[in-house]
Amino acid sequence: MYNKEIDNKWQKIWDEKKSASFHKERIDKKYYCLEMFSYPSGAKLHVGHWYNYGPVDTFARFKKMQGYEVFQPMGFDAFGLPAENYAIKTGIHPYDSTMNNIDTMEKQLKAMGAMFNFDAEVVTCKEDYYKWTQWLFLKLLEMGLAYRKNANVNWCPSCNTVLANEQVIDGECERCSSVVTKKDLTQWFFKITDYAEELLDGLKELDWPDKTKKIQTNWIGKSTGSVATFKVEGKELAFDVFTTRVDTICGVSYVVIAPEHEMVAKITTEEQKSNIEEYIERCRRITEIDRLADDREKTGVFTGSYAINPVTGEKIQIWIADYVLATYGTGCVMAVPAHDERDFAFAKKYDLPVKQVVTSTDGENIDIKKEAFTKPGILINSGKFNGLTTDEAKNKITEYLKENELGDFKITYRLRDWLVSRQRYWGAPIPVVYCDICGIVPVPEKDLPVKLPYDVEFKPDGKSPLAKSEEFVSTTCPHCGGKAKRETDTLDTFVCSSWYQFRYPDNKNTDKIFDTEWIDKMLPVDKYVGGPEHAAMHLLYARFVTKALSDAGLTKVREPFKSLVHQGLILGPDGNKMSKSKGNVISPDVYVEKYGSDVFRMYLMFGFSYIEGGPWSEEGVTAMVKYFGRLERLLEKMISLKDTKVSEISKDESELCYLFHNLLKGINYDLEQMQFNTAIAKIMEITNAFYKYDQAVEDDKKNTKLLKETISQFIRIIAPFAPHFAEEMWERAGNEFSVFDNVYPQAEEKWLEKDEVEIPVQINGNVKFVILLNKDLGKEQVEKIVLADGRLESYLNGRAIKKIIVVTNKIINIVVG
RNA sequence: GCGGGUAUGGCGGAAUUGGCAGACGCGCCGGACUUAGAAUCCGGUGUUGCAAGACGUGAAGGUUCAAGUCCUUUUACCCGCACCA
Repeated sequence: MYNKEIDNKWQKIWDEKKSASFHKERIDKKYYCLEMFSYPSGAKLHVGHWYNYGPVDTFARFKKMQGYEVFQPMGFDAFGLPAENYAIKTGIHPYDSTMNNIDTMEKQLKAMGAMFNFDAEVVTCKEDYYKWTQWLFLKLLEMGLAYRKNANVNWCPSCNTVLANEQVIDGECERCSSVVTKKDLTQWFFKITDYAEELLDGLKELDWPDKTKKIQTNWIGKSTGSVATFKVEGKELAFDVFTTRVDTICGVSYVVIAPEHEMVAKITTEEQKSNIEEYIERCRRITEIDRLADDREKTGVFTGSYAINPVTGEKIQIWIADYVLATYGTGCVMAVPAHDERDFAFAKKYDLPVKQVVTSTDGENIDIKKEAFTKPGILINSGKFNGLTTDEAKNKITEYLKENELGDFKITYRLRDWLVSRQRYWGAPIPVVYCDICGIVPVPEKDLPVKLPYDVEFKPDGKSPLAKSEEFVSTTCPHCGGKAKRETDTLDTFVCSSWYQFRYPDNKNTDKIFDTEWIDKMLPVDKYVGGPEHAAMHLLYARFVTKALSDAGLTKVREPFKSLVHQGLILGPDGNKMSKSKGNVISPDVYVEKYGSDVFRMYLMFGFSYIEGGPWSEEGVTAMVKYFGRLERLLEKMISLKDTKVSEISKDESELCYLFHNLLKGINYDLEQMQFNTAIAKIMEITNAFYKYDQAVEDDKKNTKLLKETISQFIRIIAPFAPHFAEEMWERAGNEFSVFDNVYPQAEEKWLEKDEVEIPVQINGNVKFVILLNKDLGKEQVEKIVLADGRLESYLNGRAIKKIIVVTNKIINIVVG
């Protein structure tokens, strides 16, 4: 009887025989199968980890049996806020709690029996890893891809700390639910925007879910348009606006610049000064919550200055308003109320002019007093551009602006540079020092890692915890040898996880971040599997870092993850997301202990569509326990059978062969697609067919040749799904260790297709009966046979046949009147 | 608001290209074995109807010999982005 004991037995043997290790000499057959590494914030592996790792291990074992040299590493994304928050709450040091959790989780991962290569393990909070994370930072700094600037960041006034964007949930702090405000701080950024076009373009060639590509596409947010230069009347000043609708430029009735824009002070007139200053102050105070409110009315203030329309020469008012974002485009927009809804609302409120310059191509009634007309159309009231279509006008007007040095074509991206500074303790220190004489000085490679000190007061009070460690802060300048101070911020944990795929295959390298020649053979990752929540951040960052490393000459790889799959989410039995507060959390350990790891992973694979997930079902688990019993009884029987020699295969047996090989073909296909549920359904069908055949054998006292012969194949088919169980059965059947050193069975051509096929016969689209035909018969012959069939008459009821549709080997449809 | 996804028996879920809807499993019903039960093995099970049949993939239309699958409209839920000029 399969149980936990069998798990233990084989896990020990696999460990001793180093079954999961990678053989470098077989590099030409390498298959890099990667699951997103674990975040050891909770103390234990949860069902979600299992659902990611169990089925993917089945996939990896399948690949191994296909002859690939599989590299399936595992590690821990160990830095990060949750450990620090836990420390703040309990007083247990993040290092201690993290190492503790890793210890527990490693044990659990081993109890899973997955083919993880633990020799290749990486733990991002260990010095031998974050040394290279810091090295990566310095490399980017050297390349000009890391820079420091003042930024307006999220601030939680209650926790007294900066928050990452992802920690701001609907305008509130994820920890204390206080309303988040903004604060100006000098921060380190990575210049991901340099790669915007390539990040967008590279998506095309990737075997990724469309949805994920779409999310990245939206995140990058490419927008094609024009810039136009507006001069400020009476001043030697000018500013650019970005627009995707330059065809409406003759309808500009005012321009708006962002309140934070540096030009605001220069153009504000004396009379307007107090209004403007008051408005800017109000904008600064505004909370994230208010900013996000959908129904928020637009506000703004007139600066007192005027701009000149570069096409019409008209004089128009310059306003500031916070509906214009300083961080997108040029931070200035031209407002065309007649053709833009936001501008329309603003113009209505402040009684600004509305001038229509585009009309519909198909005579639509447009009432420009009631609402904006935002569709493309034909230009009117636009002087020499009248009569052009929107598309034509975009080109003509931009060219006109270009000739007059007042504008150009322009592509803008929504993607912002990646803010990597965190005022946090539990992360990799940013390896730079500040010297009064030399300025920002990178820590030399020989001095890496900049160690994260253990004894630090990490309770949040608005300052970086590291700033409170005098021992850490004060240092000497590597350049001039004088007194200097260390950077006290740490790196965003997404930096740690952006390059780990490169470190796994060369995790013990002490000289280099990784060996270029070797890495170029191991990468890219052939199959990457993890949750869809990483669709934008992690996956985009990892792609960016890969491109940067490539440009640094460290690898030829430009896309780290060739093929990507997101597993679904396992919900609680009540259909809700599992959470402690709902009391619907399922602990894998209990089930693994009771039924064995294979039962548990088989349940996870069979009960859901892999990419969908779904609610946990207790009955589903017991059903799988039952199936294992049924399977084991069958296999024991098959193993115990005596081979009786019979020369010919009977009809029953050939039927079984057709079924078996067709199912086998399907299993191979399903596994390749990670459709574990249907693959297991087919294994169950094989099981059922063998039971039935065995029964027939008992009844007729026929030979049992087929069952005896098939046993080796059958165990191999099951092996990736239930590795411990299969290994045990393989041994019991008298085979040598290990079943995984054997090839995965393939369907034999000769058993896939029969000479005769059962074809359904429809009348007006409804199936009436099934007819047995020789394969590939011509249409005329099929028609003849069908018309001669005695059963047809009774279904026709005297109706006349109008037409007969014959789809060879598929279906026959008789249309009657 | 914009973008994307999902919807199929009592339940989880199948259906690769428009071609027998409901594979496989749970549950339920029945049979065998048993003194009995448990376990096991076998059979049945979309709805409706005695039956022939009719109906049936969130809803309403449409295209087609044929639609879960394609088109139009629409509802509910989920996810992403959110004043992006």
